[in-house]
Amino acid sequence: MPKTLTNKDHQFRSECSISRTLELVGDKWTLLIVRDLMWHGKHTYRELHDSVKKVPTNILSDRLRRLQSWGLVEREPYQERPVRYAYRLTEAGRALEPVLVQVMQWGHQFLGGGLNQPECAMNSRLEGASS
Amino acid sequence: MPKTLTNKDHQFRSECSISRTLELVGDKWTLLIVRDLMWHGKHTYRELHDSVKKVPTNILSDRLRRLQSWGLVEREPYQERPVRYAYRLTEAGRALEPVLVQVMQWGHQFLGGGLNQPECAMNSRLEGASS
DNA sequence: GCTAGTCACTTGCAATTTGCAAGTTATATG
DNA sequence: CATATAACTTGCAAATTGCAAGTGACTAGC
Repeated sequence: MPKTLTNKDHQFRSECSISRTLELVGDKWTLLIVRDLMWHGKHTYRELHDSVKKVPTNILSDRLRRLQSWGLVEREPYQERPVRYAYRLTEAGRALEPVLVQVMQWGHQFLGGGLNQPECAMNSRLEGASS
Repeated sequence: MPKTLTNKDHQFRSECSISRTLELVGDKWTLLIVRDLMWHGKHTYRELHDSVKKVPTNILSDRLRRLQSWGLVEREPYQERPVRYAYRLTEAGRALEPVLVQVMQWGHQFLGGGLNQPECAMNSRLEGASS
């Protein structure tokens, strides 16, 4: 059982789990970054910048920093000169998968969004999951 | 199969279902309002304002208006002088329930948020759903 | 050594959003 | 008429978003 994620700079405004989660991921970009780390095999800043369409560079770097400070993402250097990092999801980050699946399914059903667009190439995983 | 929700004032930035959904609900208050419409039996502006802790009045009215314009919420007058409305979720709004459940479970497991706080009084529903 | 390029950001700034506190409107009540 | 209630709107400061340009640390080629 992982310990509770904390961030000493953050005071939750509520005890409610939904409210707390939204304080971390309740914006328009964070879950898309998690999506591409989880489902698209993107790990470097550049890969993420290319795959999360239109994400501004200051937003991407800010969100990666926040995800890291919350313990949803960790990074390790994959080269030294200059040092560059590959990002990956922690257990807590990976545990967001059911959230992503439900959000995607709702968006597909009600907003006509893709299930098998290159950005959301999940068909085989979904089919596997449901069978 | 409900038709695709649309909002003529809105241009989605992506085909991706997750991205599209986040354009509607990717903020800190919208899902909390949906929560209280769905799970707490709150219907009027006042009830929602009292139960969604600390929600500013301009935010609450703005979000209700947006939810309505997207077709997730509808309202009907429950009195005439002055006219006042009760809000309720549409089918599309109710279909956000699995999203809320997953968000809440993640927040409970990783952020120590409640599952049976008064704001999130869902134990019996969850148990029913899982049995 | 210089130039050009790449990658990973930071910076400056305008636009937008958030949120606080006060105010307004349409009613009812005494 | 004064007071109260409910449902907002408004003004404004602070924060965030996002665009475009710039910076730093490297490599490659000449």
